[in-house]
This record gives sequence, C-alpha cells and structure tokens, in this order.
Amino acid sequence: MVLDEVRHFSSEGEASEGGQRISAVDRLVEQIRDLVRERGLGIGDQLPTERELGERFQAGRNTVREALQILKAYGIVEVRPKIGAVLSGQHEVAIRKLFAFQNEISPASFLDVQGFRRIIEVGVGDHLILNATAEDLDRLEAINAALIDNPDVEEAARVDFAFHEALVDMAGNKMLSTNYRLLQPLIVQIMRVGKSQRPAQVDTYRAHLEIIRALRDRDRVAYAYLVSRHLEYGLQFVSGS
Amino acid sequence: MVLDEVRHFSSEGEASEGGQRISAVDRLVEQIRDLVRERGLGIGDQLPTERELGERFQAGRNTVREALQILKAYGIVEVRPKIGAVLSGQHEVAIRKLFAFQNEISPASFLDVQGFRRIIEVGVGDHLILNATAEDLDRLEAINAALIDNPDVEEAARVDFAFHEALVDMAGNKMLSTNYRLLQPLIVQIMRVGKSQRPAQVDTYRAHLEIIRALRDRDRVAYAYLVSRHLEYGLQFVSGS
DNA sequence: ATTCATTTTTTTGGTCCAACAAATAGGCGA
DNA sequence: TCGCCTATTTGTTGGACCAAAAAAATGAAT
Repeated sequence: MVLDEVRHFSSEGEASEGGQRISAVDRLVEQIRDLVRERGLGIGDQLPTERELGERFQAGRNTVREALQILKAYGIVEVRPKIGAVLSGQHEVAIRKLFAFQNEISPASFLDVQGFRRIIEVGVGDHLILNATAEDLDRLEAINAALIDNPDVEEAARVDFAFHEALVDMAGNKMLSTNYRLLQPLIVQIMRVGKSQRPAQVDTYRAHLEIIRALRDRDRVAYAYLVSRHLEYGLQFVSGS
Repeated sequence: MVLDEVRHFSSEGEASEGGQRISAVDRLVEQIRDLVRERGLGIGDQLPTERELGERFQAGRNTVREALQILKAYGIVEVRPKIGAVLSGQHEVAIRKLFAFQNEISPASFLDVQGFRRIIEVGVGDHLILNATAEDLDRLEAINAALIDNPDVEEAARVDFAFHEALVDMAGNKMLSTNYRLLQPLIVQIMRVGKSQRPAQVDTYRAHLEIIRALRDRDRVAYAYLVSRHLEYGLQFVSGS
C-alpha cells in the first residue's frame, strides 16, 4: 500500500561546505541540548514529551527516542515511563561506567594504575602540606578508623578508597578529583585483593596513620616516601608475571 | 487495523529477586556484547544486519536500532550505511567526547586543568630523567620544531599539545596517557587562546627547548621548575576574574 | 571470447507512522 | 483518607518508504 503523503528529505539548503551528512538523530541530540540551554533547565527539570519533541523539531518519535537513548547513555537525561525525560546529574557516573566498560584488569594494568596513583597522590603532597587544615586531617582519621574491625572485604576496600579519594579531594582540584574517581572500579578491585588477608588490612590502617602524621608534621619528604611505599605495598598481592 | 499476531511480553521467568525490569533495549545491548565475545570478533569485523539481529534476538528493528545507538555512543560500534555495524576501536574517543560533552570552559576550570597538568607533567619527571633515551628527546625536538612558522593557530595548538602528550607518553603508563588525553579538548582550547599572539608562540617554542635541555642534562630540579613555569605562563592569557 | 564500463537489481541503514502493551500520575468516588 | 479508574506517556513492534551503496546483470569494445 503506497502512502499518499510522500516525505521529502534533505530539503535543507545543503551548505556549500560539504561535510558529512548529519543524521537526524545527531541533529536532534544537539537541538535538545540547545533547548535545555535556552530554557536554563537544571537537574530534575523535565523535557517535553517524545511526541512534543518530535513535533517541535520535525522528527518522528522513533528518531526522538534514538536521540534520547544517546542522551541517556551520556548520563544527561533519565527517562521514566509516563514522566518523560528529566535532566539527570549522572554525567560523571556515565563517564565512569563507560571508562570501565571494557577495561579488564590485567597484571600490567595493575602496575599502570598504581603508577598513576603514585604520581597523583605524591603530586598533591605539596598542596596538602601547605593547606591541609586540622579538620581535614581529622576527617581523614575518621575515615581511616572505619577500616579496622571491618570483616567485609568489599566494605573495607570501599573505605580504603574513600581515604585516598579524600586525600586527593583535599587538593581542591576538580579535574584531578574527577580523573582519580574515574579509576575507582579498578582501584577498588586492587584493594579488594589486598584486603582478603587480615594482616594486610591492619597494615593499611597503620600506613594511613603514618601518612596523616606526616601531613600533621608538614613533612613533605616523609609524606612522599610513605605514600610511595604504601602504594607499592599494594602491588605485592598481584601475582607477578 | 488490528494486527493478527499479538506479542506476548515478559514471558521470561521474572527472577524472584525483584530488581528493576530490564528493558528490551538494555537486554539487547548485553546480548550483542555477548555475541561479539562469543564469536571473538575484533575491530573491523561486522555485526549481522539490523534485521538479522532483530530476528535472532526476537526484537523489532527499532529496538535493535536503539541498542545500536547506545553501543555507538559507547564507541563500541560504528554504523556505516549499507555495510552495517562494525566493531570500532573508538572507545577512547567516545570517552573523550563524553568527557568534554558538558565541560564548558570557565576561568576556574582553566586553573584546574593547568593544576592537573602540572601534577602529571612534573610527576613524570623522575621517570623521564632516568629513562628518556636520546631518540625520545630527538622526537620531542622534532615535534617542537613544527611550532615555529606555523601561521594557523589551530594547528599550532595541536602541535603544542602533541609535544606535551609525547612527554607524558614517554612515561610508558597507559592509564596516565589515557587520562591526560581525556583533557585534550580543554587543553587545546587553552593553548588556542595562548597562540593568538605571535610572541607567545615563540615563547612556547623556547620553553619547550629548555625543558628538553633539562632532560638531556638529567637535571630534575630544573625540569620541575621549567615545566611549572611553562604551565603558569599559559595562565596569563586567561582573563582573570 | 574477454574485459571493462554502464545500467539495473538487491540489500541495508535512516526515517517515519500506526498500533498496542505497560506503567503511572492524577482525578474521582466511596 | 484510601482505593479505583482513566488518560497520558513511555516501551516495543511491524510495516512502509527513501536513499545510498554494493552486487549483479548487461552491453560494448577490443
């Protein structure tokens, strides 16, 4: 059965500058982003319904849906039945998820991750030595305290990460914190391995205490040494090649 | 017109453990990933057609398309008209794109990015001082040479980034390189601003030369100082608050 | 007859629509 | 106040058509 109404595509002027033909879906992604910017929408605000978006931007509902899937994968929106698409603050989560999407752990990446951490955590030392307040260090100690008598390996690994995360966050650099958190899944996995032995857990607790003490003493050499040693310690659990 | 064949959904056992109902699209994403794993497909290999995937996994073509949009957003596949979906090695590119998706440049993030770079680039110093070969340094100089007499601001910024990227890559840490590259769009934008003035471009070239010299001399103190100063130099072009 | 260029056919992604299923917000009544 | 009902909206499917590109068929020239 032939439809009476035939749709005519690509009637737009086809800018002289060639470029690859932009798909309707990609165009919609941009248009929806613009819409959000125009209206100054924030997290929690909701977008028009799929049908409305389609009508507004001259696109079919399936096309709108495909665009929304992309926005969803990017963590920009979250779609709930009946409610529609609402602006979501899950952007960073999406990045993290994507980052760990096919990053299987290999012995080599163990070394890489620890090397990365060493550069970061030693690197923030200068700033921490100068600017860490007593409250900051108390907070570190509070986090560290949750490490002892924690029978759950998974939970202990999480606390361990929280300690190092807090350390990095104290540098007050958003990019730094974001990048460090990106490796969270990998780091936690390394920690999980280390935490399976009980004595190791106590060693971790003590190493953290020493690091805090170095910060209190504003001893940057000791800090750098202790952090390096602590991270190398974690490697001993990796079955070497 | 009522369809003769009525589809019956959710006939699968509905695992006792509640959990949120998995959408058909998400299920398809997993199934396609499994398919790739099963067949041991690598980059460049192509997936079945959308219609085939739909038939194989009992899903409509639109559903398959939505799943493919997600895989595409993740950089797992690349869809070419007529060819179909082919496995893509653009995973990292996708991460980078996603990372820069809503990271608008603000004066604050300028500072953040430069601070992050300082920690990284200074941090790799120890390794470079010890392990950089003459060939490595020659390569750096070759890249740097492309900086002079380059009238195109965009191209000069790219070369500038390539220099710093090579520096970081020389550390031989994949995680480090990946994370550094993540900031590429932001860094290049900073550089673009700096390159708009001609004298700044020459200054950049000279600063790079000094850094290379410090590495040749295996002078770690000079290296750290020069890198820090070079990165701070870039900040002077940011219109302060 | 073979080879190359051209035309036609087929295949496949891109887009849209109509229909129905499922979920739920919001109204309505007990 | 509580529970039910309805209307609306997303979730999913099948079908139709278009455009582009590959594949196949055709034909001409050597």
